[in-house]
Amino acid sequence: MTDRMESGSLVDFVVDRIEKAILLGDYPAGMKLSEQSLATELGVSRSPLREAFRRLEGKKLVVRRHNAGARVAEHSAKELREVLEIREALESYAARKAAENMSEEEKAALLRLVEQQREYERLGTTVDRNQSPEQDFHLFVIRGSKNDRLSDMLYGDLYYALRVLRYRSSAHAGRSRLAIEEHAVVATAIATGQPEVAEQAMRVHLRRSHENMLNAERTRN
Amino acid sequence: MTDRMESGSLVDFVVDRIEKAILLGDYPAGMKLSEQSLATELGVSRSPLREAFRRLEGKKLVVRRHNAGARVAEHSAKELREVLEIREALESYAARKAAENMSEEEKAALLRLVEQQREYERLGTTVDRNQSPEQDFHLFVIRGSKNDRLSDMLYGDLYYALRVLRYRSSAHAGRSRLAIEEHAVVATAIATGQPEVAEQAMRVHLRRSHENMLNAERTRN
DNA sequence: CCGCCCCTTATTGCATACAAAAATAGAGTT
DNA sequence: AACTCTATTTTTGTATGCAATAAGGGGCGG
Repeated sequence: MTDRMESGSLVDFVVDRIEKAILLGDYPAGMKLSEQSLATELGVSRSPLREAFRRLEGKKLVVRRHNAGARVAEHSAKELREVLEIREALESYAARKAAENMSEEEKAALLRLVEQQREYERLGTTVDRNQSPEQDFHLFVIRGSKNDRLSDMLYGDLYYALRVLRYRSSAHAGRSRLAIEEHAVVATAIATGQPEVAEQAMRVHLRRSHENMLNAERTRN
Repeated sequence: MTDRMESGSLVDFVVDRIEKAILLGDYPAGMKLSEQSLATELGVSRSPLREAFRRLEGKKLVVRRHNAGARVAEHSAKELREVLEIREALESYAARKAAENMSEEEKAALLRLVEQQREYERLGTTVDRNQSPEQDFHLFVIRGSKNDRLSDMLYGDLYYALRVLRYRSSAHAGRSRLAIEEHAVVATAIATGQPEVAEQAMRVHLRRSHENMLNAERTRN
């Protein structure tokens, strides 16, 4: 179907492919992933496919049982809560570090970003969920921590975990404006070099956001 | 040599084996891991070995380059700093959660654990590094957070990262007694149900401990 | 009609085989 | 002696093959 990315290995191709399929919901939670059928479907042999499974296992996107094959991982409400707690801990810490480590240029850019968000909100501009200003803000703060491993964790594993848990970033009406003002508080604390305040503000923001997500999850089920 | 664990798969066996070898320093950082020679050495074929590499890659114990094989991961001082920061964020958060979620029995057990540590310290008992009371304390607090995913992260990935970075837990003379008193503060805060205090106390403890480790690393090089 | 056991089939786990890429070594030239 | 280009060899990446384990289905008995 799609050409397997030229430079990379087949394993990379397969991982990417299955990852997307799971996140998009094409492979629903609990679905059996047969090696043979998936291999023929993707046009590869079972060898790279099995190696891909191992990596996806590490990302907790698939679960394997000995002699019983691989399945798309299922996630309980408990797991969602746990992942959100971890995000709260890591990302509020990232805000602290951002306040310590961001350059003056970055601080200015962060303030501009928040201002831009306010603008969008005022104009009622709708942007697509995947590259929303909400995402931009959080990504920017995380990068500002200058901790690459932390960034990897937040935008690697946890990002996927939240996506697979059907995370919808601040999709709730009325939450948007409030969220932006919470961002403003965080940004100001970072820009004025107050790590402690920045951490607290981010934690408040995340806790509210996460509470919303958990409520949404509860009412949906 | 050693019999491959009966119940598990060969991949599990190989992962376990290589993991240990790396952590023990038998496979030094940067060492080339040839598939053929390792396979014959471990008495398996290349298939399970390659799958094992993928998992070890996820644990950041080995690095692979396309068409250039696998090597034991090398870790810079920067990475050590980053990992310790992450640990600070997660484990102080764990202390907060432990204060919220531990049962009365667990709280009592935690206080007893600290008391026991004090006893050992007073008697000058030397215990082996791998199952030290220091480890016990941290493990107990982490488990007390009642967040399995958090426990997995701290005692999965980060644990290995620190081990491979030649972490020696509070091996410094004089640090031991101080560390125990810091533990006592954390334990008291948890036992009396003060999440905020517990988090702060754990953060202080970890920051001091990590500073020691970073200094040790600096002077060693 | 339902449950259980055995047999067939399908699938997984591991080993081997083959092709392509990279490392290595050597001869020739400067 | 160093440098480079090439030929050989080694190593990685992928495909296929085989054995063992688990899933599925049909017949038998209750």
